[in-house]
This record gives sequence, structure tokens and C-alpha cells, in this order.
Amino acid sequence: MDKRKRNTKTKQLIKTILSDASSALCYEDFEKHLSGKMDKATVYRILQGFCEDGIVHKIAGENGKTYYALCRHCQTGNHNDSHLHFRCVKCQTVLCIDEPLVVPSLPLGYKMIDAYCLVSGHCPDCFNEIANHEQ
Amino acid sequence: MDKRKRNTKTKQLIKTILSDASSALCYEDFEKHLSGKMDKATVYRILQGFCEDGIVHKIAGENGKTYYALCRHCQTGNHNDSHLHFRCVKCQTVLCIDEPLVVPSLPLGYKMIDAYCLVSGHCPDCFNEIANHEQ
DNA sequence: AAAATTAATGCGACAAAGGTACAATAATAA
DNA sequence: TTATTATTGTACCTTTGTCGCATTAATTTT
Repeated sequence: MDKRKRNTKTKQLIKTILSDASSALCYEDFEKHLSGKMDKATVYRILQGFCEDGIVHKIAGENGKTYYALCRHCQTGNHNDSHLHFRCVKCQTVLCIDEPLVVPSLPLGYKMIDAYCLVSGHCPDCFNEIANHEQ
Repeated sequence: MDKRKRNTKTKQLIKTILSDASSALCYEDFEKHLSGKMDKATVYRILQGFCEDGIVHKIAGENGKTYYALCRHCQTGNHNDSHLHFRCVKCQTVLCIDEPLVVPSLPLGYKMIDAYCLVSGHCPDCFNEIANHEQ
């Protein structure tokens, strides 16, 4: 009757990788962690499933890649509310920032469903590296 | 000595398409307007050039496509400042919204270069269509 | 506990977005 | 007008992501 989802080992593995990560991951990152243990299609399918279940955020980077991150601080129900993410232009790391995002009012007639904000810049590590080089 | 850029007919055509458009365009949209008159690689190269010159915004849609829009209201010099874009989940239209975006403060040590915000929802036309259907 | 059911996986093939090398073409400078 | 070189077109390639289908493995049922 109801198509119940199964909690398989592959799903657990993907979830572990996500929760161990301190930043959002793209497929390439998963590939490194998995070293051929899992098929590309499976990884994408699982991640898509997690997104549908509302336990993972999907982040479109300006580099054309899609990043995935565990939804850590979202209260149940407001998963679809505004997200704020940061991407370091040097080390390419993407991470979720738990600050409420203030979305300005839209022109008349526009109805917002979701908002998503990506700030790019330098993360502390890379910024220090650059500062040290310039000395 | 200096590699000066040339103002070719193809560039002019792309610019015309951009300035005639009321919303941001993806490659597919250009293709329709061009109907085989120009090669894919050329279109991408020209758009990339415009982005480097700071006269076009590049917008990463959550659908994996990249959208391009003329930078209309940006003062010279602040082209890289915060952008706010809206994407209709029904008709897929993407457009720039000229509202200042309030970016919340980042955690200590993070240095912002650029911020980019994409609000998704229904545009007025699609919203009305849905409302009329529900009557 | 074994058999039956069906969700999930692996595989291969494929589609779309976008980039690259290089020869041919066309703006610009001389 | 000729020479120079940025730009274009062509063909090919890479990367991201999806799809169908046979096989595998969680569950459920007996």
C-alpha cells in the first residue's frame, strides 16, 4: 500500500559522510570518501531522496556544482525557509550559516516559497594564508 | 600591446537580446532567439566575457542552469555587490529585483566578497493563473 | 525461519551544460 | 590596402546528472 523507505547501509554511509563533514559536499567530495564503493547514480538518488525527506539542503554553487548539507538546525517544518550559505572562493568549501536571512520585500504580486542566499568570500583559514603571504 | 576587445556583430546581437529581455536568460533562451545563427561556444564565450567586463550578472538557478542578465541598475564599481533574483517555480522565469539585500553578519573571520540571493516562488502571472484555477 | 514481495542498487547508456584546441574569418591598426 | 590579431565556427571532450532494467537485499508474510 504505502511505499515505505528502507534504511540501507548505503544510505547510512552517505548520512555518515554528511554528518562528519563540516561543510556542504558536492558529488566529487562523496566520490573521494567512497573510493568506488558506490555507484554515481546511487549517490545522486540517495541525496535526492534526502532532499525530498527534508533532511538535506541542496545548494547550487555559482561554479555549476550542486552541494548537499545535512539540515542541522532547521526546526521540523521550516526546512524550506531561508538558507544562508558561504562559499570560499579559494578553497571552494561551502558551509551553512545559522543566521536568519532577512529577505527584502518583493515587488507587488510576487509570492515567495523559498529563499536561498550564497555569500562568497574568504574563509578564516584562507584569509589568514593570504594575509601571511602579503607580509 | 594591450589586448583590446572588439565590438563585433555577434556581441551586439547578444547584447540586444539581453537588453530586450525582461528577465534573465539561460543558454536555451539565447538559442531560441538566434535560431542557429551562432555557435554554442561563441554564445558562452561572449556571455563569459560580458561577466568579466562587469556588464552582465551570472545567476545559478537551482535547476542547474546558469542565467545571464544585463546589469541595469548597478552603479559602476558596485557590480559585485549583493544581487537579489527571483525565479518563478512555474514558468521558470528568472529576473533581477532592484531591492538592496540585507546580508546578515557572518561568523568571525569570514570575509565577504559577493552575496547572491535567489528567491523562488510564483510570479504575479502564474499566481493569478493558479488562483483562477482554484475558483 | 523460509518464502514472497518490492525498494534499492549497480550497470550501462544517455542527455545537457559548458569548455577547449585549432584553423578560418573579420575587426582594427598600420 | 595590407598586416595584425581578436573572434568565430567546428569538432570533440568533460562533467553533471538522469533513466531503464536486471539483480540484490530489506522487509513482510506465511
